[in-house]
Amino acid sequence: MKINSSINDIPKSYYQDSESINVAVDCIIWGFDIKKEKLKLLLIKRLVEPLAGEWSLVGSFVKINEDLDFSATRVLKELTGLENIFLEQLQSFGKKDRDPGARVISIVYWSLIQIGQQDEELVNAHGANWFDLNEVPNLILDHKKMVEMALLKLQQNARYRPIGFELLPKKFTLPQLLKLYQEIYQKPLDDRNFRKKLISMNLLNKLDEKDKSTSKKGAFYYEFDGKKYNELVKTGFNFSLF
Amino acid sequence: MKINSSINDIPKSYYQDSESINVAVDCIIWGFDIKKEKLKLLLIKRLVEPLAGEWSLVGSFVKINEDLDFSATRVLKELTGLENIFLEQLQSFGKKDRDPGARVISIVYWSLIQIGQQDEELVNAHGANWFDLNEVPNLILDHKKMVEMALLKLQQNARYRPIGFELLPKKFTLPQLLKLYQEIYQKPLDDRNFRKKLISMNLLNKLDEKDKSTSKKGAFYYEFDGKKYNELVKTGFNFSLF
DNA sequence: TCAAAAGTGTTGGGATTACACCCATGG
DNA sequence: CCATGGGTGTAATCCCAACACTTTTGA
Repeated sequence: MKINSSINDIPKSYYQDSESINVAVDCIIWGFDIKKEKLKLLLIKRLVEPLAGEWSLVGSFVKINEDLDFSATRVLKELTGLENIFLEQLQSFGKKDRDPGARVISIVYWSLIQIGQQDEELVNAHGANWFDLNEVPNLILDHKKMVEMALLKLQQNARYRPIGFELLPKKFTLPQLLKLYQEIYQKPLDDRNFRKKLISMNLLNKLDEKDKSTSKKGAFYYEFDGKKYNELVKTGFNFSLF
Repeated sequence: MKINSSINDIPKSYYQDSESINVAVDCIIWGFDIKKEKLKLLLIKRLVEPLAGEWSLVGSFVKINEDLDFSATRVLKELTGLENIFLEQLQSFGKKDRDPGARVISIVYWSLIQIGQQDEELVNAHGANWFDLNEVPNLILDHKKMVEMALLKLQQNARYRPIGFELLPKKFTLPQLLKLYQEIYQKPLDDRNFRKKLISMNLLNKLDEKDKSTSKKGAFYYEFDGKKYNELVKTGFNFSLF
């Protein structure tokens, strides 16, 4: 690829033609409440006008000198204190009148975190709250649509990639994992087939320890083994549920 | 959803914080050369500085008063003269230094057209050319990456949605359809299983007419039946190959 | 001892894969 | 008549879905 031009050679006219636009990132944050066995969304009570006091995805304008992906990372960190977590781009939303305050194109990201890991003080300072998927309040602008798309994306991705584990603590039980997937797909799944499938994939390490908090018998803890997964992928393995 | 605020109530300060950015759309245009049995990409020779003369996806800045999707529609129409064709959003590309001329966030769309339908004069005026997937030239900026992602997206989508037909004329033969999918997946597919699968889906109408251009025996033409497909979807049917 | 959750196997049907030969016809 | 591409069927295997009872143990 030949890129001889330096920035000084470039006539300004081409870029001057463009009408620049406010660009925002908004961030879908999924969590799994392991006690209540519910998939949850982290939403903030918007503090700034317009629409102050309404529920909203957390977001920010993209700064002129930061990578787009970094904006999303920053937004997530500013709200939760967390870094190095699962975060991917979802879709851009760009109807010209989607925001009554100005022309804003929003690029939506989605992330998966473990409830409990986030910085509670930060989260409270933003007036944020976890909402059950079935109890999402009215959201500003087109944020409802964003949530709907994010759920679809989560469902599609969780089928073919081992991302469910991002929502669980390092140690989890099979009943917890099952509940998680039932929440993601919003439907019951067959207990025995689910266990069989997961265990046959050879991605989980069974620990000696049991979780006795939910039953007298107790359920064995498992860990997802990322190394094993990477090895398997090299040999052509594809994670796939159902 | 409560949106009492009118645009006049809104303090400007919130939006004044934002640093606005050039936003472009770039468009992946797939076509299938039915004679040569090759999947192709339509690329333009960039006419404007910087990087004039280099190969590029076709694109444009998003205008302040047009919907994002409309920008993509416009770009496609300006190059090909075509409207009402398959066009969906792929991904945004937003590294801060991806364009040496200015901070530009590019939102990439992908489209499927039938080679031959486009307006040749327009296409030539843009210095555009069809390139075999295996003979894509060097492209400006991060356009190569965009093409790679678009191929992945095409592969993923063609598995679960009957979009291959967008690349073929209304009447096509099963050998042509097979060749198309072999090109999309860049690998040979089993002839008999492919036919069986497609025909068993009940989406194709067999015509009486034959295409005699490629063999003495001739191959029967088929048509994709969109109505049948929609009916089937209502009853829970899912298009799925392999 | 019993309630409540954890754990365990088998079977039948449907789908996918692999595979090789005959058909039709124009030149 | 023959070369060329079009068209066809079957068998083996794998995967998925359906389904019910036993185990453990704290209270």
